Amino acid sequence: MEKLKRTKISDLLKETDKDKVVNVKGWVRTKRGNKNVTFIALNDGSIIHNIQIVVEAGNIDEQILKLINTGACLSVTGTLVESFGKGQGVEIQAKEIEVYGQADPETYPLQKKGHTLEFLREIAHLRPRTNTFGAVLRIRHAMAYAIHKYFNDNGFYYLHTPIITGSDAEGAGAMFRVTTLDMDNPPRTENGQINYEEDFFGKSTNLTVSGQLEGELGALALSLIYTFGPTFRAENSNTPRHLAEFWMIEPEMAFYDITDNMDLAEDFLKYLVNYALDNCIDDLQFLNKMYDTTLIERLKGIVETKFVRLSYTEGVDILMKSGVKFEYPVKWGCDLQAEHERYLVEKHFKKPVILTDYPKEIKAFYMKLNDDGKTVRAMDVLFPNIGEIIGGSQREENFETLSKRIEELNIPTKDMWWYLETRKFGTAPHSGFGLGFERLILFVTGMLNIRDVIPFPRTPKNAEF
RNA sequence: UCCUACUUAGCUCAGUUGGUUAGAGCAUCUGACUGUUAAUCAGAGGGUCGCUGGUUCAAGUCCAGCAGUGGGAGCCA
Repeated sequence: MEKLKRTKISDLLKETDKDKVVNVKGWVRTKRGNKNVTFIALNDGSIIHNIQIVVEAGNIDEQILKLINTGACLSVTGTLVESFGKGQGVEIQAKEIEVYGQADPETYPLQKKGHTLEFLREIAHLRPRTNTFGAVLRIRHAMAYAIHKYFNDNGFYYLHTPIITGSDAEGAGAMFRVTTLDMDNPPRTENGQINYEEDFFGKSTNLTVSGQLEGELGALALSLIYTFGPTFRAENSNTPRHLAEFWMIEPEMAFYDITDNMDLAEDFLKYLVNYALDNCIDDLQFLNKMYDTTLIERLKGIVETKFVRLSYTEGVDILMKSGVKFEYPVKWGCDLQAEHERYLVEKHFKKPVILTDYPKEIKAFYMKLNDDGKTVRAMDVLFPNIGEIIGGSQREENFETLSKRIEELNIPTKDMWWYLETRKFGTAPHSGFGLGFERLILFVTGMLNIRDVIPFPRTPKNAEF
C-alpha cells in the first residue's frame, strides 16, 4: 500500500474536501475523555491552531492510548470529518496512531496550563512548543522574509558584511575577542604584551558590532544595499531591551540625504507592520488576547500615522517648556535620557517621533556635520514602549571634515584606512540606518522582554541553550 | 555596572509577633463519567523553605555574605 503523505495542520484546517483519509503528525497539547471516547489536541507548529483527534473506544489499542500524554509526538491516520463538537470546524476520526516519542508526564515540564515567561526561559529547548513562542517565532520568520522582500522590491542588494572584524574602532560598544591563541599560555611580545601577530589572522580580531562601515563600501558601488545579520556587543547590559547577540538590519544608500533616509525608515517600518497584519493575523490575535489587548489596534495605528519629525533643538525646547520635573534635567547639549524620549513619544505627541540634528558631541564620528558646525545629521526613530528602534544618519562624505572628526575623537585610523579611502576616491553623499531586529519583533508581538523574541537569547551569564 | 524587589511542592503562590506535623490552586497518579474544549467529580502521593554562615532554648520567618531571577537606570539597536 502506498504510504499516505503527511498533511500540515495549517492545510487541514482549510480543507473543504471532507471525509477523506489523511495523515497528520504533531505534538500532543492535551488529551481528555472517558472510556468511550478520547480527544487529543494535536499541534505541528504550522499554525497556532490545533487539530482535534477523536478516538472512539475500540478503534485504537488501549495500550497505545496509554502512551499518549501531553508532549508526546504522534503520527495519526484517520478520516477528516466535520466536527459536531463546538470548538472546531473539522476533526480527525483516528483509524491508526503511531507514537513517535512519548513524554513522561511526571517529568515533562510543559503543562496544559499557562506558564510564566520567566519559567519558559529556563526551558528554552522546549518553549517553541508553546502557543506563545510558536506565534512569536512564526512572526519573527515573517518579518525576516518581509525585510528581504521590501528591499528586493525596492532595488536594494543584500550585502554580506563580515562577522569577524579586524577593526576595533566602530565605536558601537565593547567587543568579543576572536582568537585561536592558547589562553593559558599566549605568545608574548618583547614588552610582555600578548602577541596577536601569531594569532589566526595575524592581528587582533573581534566579533562585529555593526556592519555599517562595510555597508558604506557596498553602497558606494551598488548604490542601494542592506545588511541583515548577527551583531555582538559585550556590554554588561541587563535590560529587557538588550542582547549580547542580536540581529540587525542596516540599509545604506548612496545619493540619499537625511530626509530621504527618514522617508525610507518610515516607509520601511510601516511596510513591515502592515505585512504582519496581513500575514500573521492568527498569531497576532492570540497575542492580542493573551498579553496585550491593544496590540492590533496599536499596529494599525502605526501604519496610518505620519511620524513626527523634530530636531533635537526643538525636542529640548518642548521638554524644557513642559514644566515636568525630570530626574535628569534637560539642557541643550545633553544626551536625551529614556525618560525624555518617553515623554516626547508617549506623553507629548503620542505617536512615533523621528529626532534629528543632534549635537555632534553625543553622536558618532561618521555623521555628517551640519553647516552650523555644532550639530550632525543624525536621526533616531523613537517608538512607544520600545524607545529607540532605529538609529541612523547621513554620513560625512568629505575627507577633510571626516579626518578632522576622527582626530578630535582620537580614533585610531590604522585599521580604518580602507574606510577613509572611500572619501578619497569618488566620494558621494550617502545615508543609512540600523534597525534592531529583535526590537522590531518586540513591537510587533507586544512582548515586553527581548529574551522572549529570539529563540536562544545571549545575555550576560546566559548561554545555556 | 548601579539601585530595588523577589527566591517555599513539577508550576503559580499563601505562610501572622520567631514556637508542635509548612498550606492552597493547578499539574501528576488512581477511580468515576456516552462528544470533551486549558472537561468535570472523588481520593492519593509529592517539600534539604536558593546556598553558606550567624543570632536564639527554638529560624521558612531575624542578621550577614554569595548566587539566580524580575523591574528601573546607564550603554545602545
